[in-house]
Amino acid sequence: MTGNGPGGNPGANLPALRGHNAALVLGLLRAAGEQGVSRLELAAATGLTPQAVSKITARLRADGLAGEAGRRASTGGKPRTVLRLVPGARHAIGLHLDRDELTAVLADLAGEPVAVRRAPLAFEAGAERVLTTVEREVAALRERAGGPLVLGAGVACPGPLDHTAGVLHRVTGAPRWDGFPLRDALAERLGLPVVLDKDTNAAALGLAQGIREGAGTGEGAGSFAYLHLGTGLGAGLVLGGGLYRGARTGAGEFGHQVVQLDGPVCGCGKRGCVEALCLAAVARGDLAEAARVLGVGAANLVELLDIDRVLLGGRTVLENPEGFVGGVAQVLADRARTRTGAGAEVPVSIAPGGARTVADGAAQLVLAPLFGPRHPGLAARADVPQASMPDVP
Amino acid sequence: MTGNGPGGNPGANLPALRGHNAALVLGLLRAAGEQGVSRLELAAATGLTPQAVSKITARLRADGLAGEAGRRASTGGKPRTVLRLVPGARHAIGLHLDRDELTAVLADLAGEPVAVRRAPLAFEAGAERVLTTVEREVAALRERAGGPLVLGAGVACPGPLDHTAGVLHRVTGAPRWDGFPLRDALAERLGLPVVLDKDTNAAALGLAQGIREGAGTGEGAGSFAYLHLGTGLGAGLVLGGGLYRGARTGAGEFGHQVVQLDGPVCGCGKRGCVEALCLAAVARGDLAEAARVLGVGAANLVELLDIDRVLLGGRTVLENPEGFVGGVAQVLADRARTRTGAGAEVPVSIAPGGARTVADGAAQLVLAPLFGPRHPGLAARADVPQASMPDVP
DNA sequence: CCACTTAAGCAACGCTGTTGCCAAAGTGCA
DNA sequence: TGCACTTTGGCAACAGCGTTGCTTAAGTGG
Repeated sequence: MTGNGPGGNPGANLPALRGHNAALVLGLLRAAGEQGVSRLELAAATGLTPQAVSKITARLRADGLAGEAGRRASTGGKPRTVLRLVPGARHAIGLHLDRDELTAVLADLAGEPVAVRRAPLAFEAGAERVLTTVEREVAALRERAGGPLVLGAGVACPGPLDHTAGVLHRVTGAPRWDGFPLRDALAERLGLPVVLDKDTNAAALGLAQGIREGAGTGEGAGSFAYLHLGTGLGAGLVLGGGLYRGARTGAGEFGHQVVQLDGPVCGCGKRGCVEALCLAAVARGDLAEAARVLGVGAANLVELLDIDRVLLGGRTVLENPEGFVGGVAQVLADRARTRTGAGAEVPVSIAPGGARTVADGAAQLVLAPLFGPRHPGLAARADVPQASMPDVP
Repeated sequence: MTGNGPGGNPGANLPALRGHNAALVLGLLRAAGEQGVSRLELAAATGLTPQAVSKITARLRADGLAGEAGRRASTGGKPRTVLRLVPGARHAIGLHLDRDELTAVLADLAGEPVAVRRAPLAFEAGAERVLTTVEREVAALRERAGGPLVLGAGVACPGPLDHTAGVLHRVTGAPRWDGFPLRDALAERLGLPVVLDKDTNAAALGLAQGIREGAGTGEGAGSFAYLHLGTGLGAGLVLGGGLYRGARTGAGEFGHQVVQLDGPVCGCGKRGCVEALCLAAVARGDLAEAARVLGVGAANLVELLDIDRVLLGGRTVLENPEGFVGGVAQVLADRARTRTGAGAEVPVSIAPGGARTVADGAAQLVLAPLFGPRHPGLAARADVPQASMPDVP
C-alpha cells in the first residue's frame, strides 16, 4: 500500500504528473523500437507541447534511458532528430516456475532476453528447495550478464494465486504451497522487488507487448485472449490494452467454462467444462473435435468481451498447431458470419515465443509499469463522447 | 478527437491534473451521500495534503458543487467541518429509447431523478418521428424542472451500436436505423452534449453507482454483471469499477454464449445459445430450467472474470424474481463449493430501480465522467506490486 | 550567398500541490 | 472563569510541472 486509503484511487500531484508523462513517452519510445521517434512525433502522439517533450526526453537521456540516434531526412528545414530507447539501460528478471522446470531470463528494457537459463524443478517438493534453486539461477544470471541495473523479478506460477498479496493458493498437485507468501520470501532472498502472477497472465502480458509492436501504436493495443492448453486449460485476458486480473487474480479461469449442459463430469465436479471435453477429445485422438470445442469456448469469449484476436499456446496446442489454429478459426468464422456487428474476422494464431513465452512475460511484470501510463485516471479517457463535457459550467 | 494522436493515450498537464483531483474529490463526496465527509477524511482517502483538499473543496464550493453541512463531534480539538455534494447544482437527462416506449428522466448530481416522463414510441418507425418525440419530452422535462443547469443527455438504446462514434447499427427489428448517427443528430436538436450507449450498459453504469453507495467507498466498487432477460438476453459488465464496453461497444453480448454444444438452433444461426435455451424454457413454463440455464451462463461469467456479484433484471425476470434469483444463486453456490479459490459466495439479487433502471443509468452516462477516476479502458491498476517500482533508478 | 523553413532550446510565466506557520474552535482540568 | 492543550483549516511562500514567447541551430532552394 502506498499510504492512502484502503484501495482508494490516489490523488495526483506534480511528481505523479511527471511520472505519468515520462512513462508515456518511454512507452512510445519502446513501441518505436529500432526505428526511433522524433520529438515532434512524440508531441503529436501525446498532445503535449514540443517544448514539454524536449524537457521530458532530456530527463530520460540524462537517466540513460533514451538516446539520440541519427536524424530524419529534411523536409525543407532542420531535420528531425531521432530518439531511441536504450534497451540495455536497465534489466529485469523473468522467472517461470513450472511443475517440473524453472526457466529464468534476464530481459532488457525492450523485453528482449539477453540471457536464459533452465533448470529442473520439483515444484511440489515445497518452498525451501524451490527458493534455493531460484536464488542460485538468478545469481548466475546476474553474474553472467555483467552487472546491469536490475529493476526486479517477475515470477509466474500455475494458479490460483493472489497477485496483490503475492501469495500462492492451492495449486493443483502441490497442496503444501497453499498460503505461502512467495513474493515476499523471494524478495528477501533476492534483494529485489518481486511481482507474482499466474503463468497465463504473464504470458498474456508478454504477448501484449509483442502485439503492440506489431500493430504499431494503434489504439491502446486493443484486446486479446491467450488460451493455454497443456495439461489444463487456462486463459490470460488483455482488455483495453491492459492485463485484466480481476480483484482476486481469478480472471482467466477459462478451463471450467461450461459449454455442454449436463455433459461429462469434469475433475472439478461440474459437468461439460471446456477443459474436460477438450482433453477427452485429445486423449482419444480426435484433434478436430478438440479444436472445435476450444473454438466454441473462444467464440464465447470473443463475443462476450469484444476481443480483437485469439492467441493459442501450450504443449498440447504446439503438438498440432495448424490443426488447432484452423479448427478454432473455423468456429470463429462461422460465428462471425452470423454476428450482427461489422462481422470483422477475429484472427487466430499461435502465440509467438514458444516455450519461453511465460518467462518473457514474467519479465514484463516488472517492465510494464515503467512504460504505459501509470495513473489511468490522469489521462482523459480515450472516448470523450462529444466535445468533451463543458468543464462543469 | 481531442487533437492528439489517433486514439493515443494523452499526456497530462496541469489542467488535467486539476481536473483529475477535482473529479476524485467530487466522487468521494457523492459516495458519502447525505452523511458527508470532512476535509481530513478526503485527504486520507486521496493521499493528498489537507491543504490541497482545502483548495480543491474551496473551488468546488465556489462552483456551487459542494457545501458545508454541520460539523462532527469534537475529539478533543476543533471539530471537523462536514462537506456535502449539492445535488441540485447540476442536472443531466437520461433517455431510454425502448422498442415501444420512451422513458425520460431529469436526474440531479446524486443520480436521483427529480422528474420523470414516459411516452409511447414507435422505435422502428424511423428517425424523424423518434427525434421529434424525444425533443418534445426533453423540452417538457427542462421546463417543468425550472431551469437547472443541464450538462447533457445520455441515450440508451437496444444494441448493437457504436458508443464511440455515436452511431446505431442494425438493431433487431428496426433495420432502417442502421448507420444512423443518433448522437450527433440528437445533440443538434437538443443543443446539448449527448452520449449514446447500449441499454444494458447504461443499466450497469447506473447500478454501479448504487452499489458503490451501498458498499461504502470500498475498493473501487469491484466488479459485477447485470443480466437482462426480456425479449432477449444481454449483459452489462462492470469490471474493476468501470463499465467495460470493448473497442466496438460489443462487450456484454451474453445471449449467444453457447452452453450446449450442438444444442437447439437459435435465431442467430448457432446452436445451444443461452438465450435460446432460456427463452424456450420460459415459453414452455419451465422457469426452474430457465433459471438453471441462466445460472450456468452466469457462473461461466463469474468464473472467467472474477466477478463480485450478479444482478438480474428485465421483464421476464421481474415476472418471477424469486424463482430466478434462487435458481441462479443455486448454480453459483454449487460451483463455488468446487472452486479452488477462497470459495467466496457470489451474491445474486434483483437489480433495484425496476422499470426505470435503464433511464437512470442513461443519466449516469453524462454524470459518471464528472466523478471519480475516469476509466479509460480498464487499465486495471490498483495493484502496484511491491513498494512500487523504485522510481527508475 | 541569402531568404526561407523547420527543429529544438532558453527564459519567463501561470498554476499545481506542498511546506511552514498561524488563527480558529473546541475540550478538560485547575 | 481561566489557561493549557488538541485539532482543524487557511494564508503565504515555494518548488516544479507544462506552456508561451522568442532565439538559435541546421537544413533546403533560388
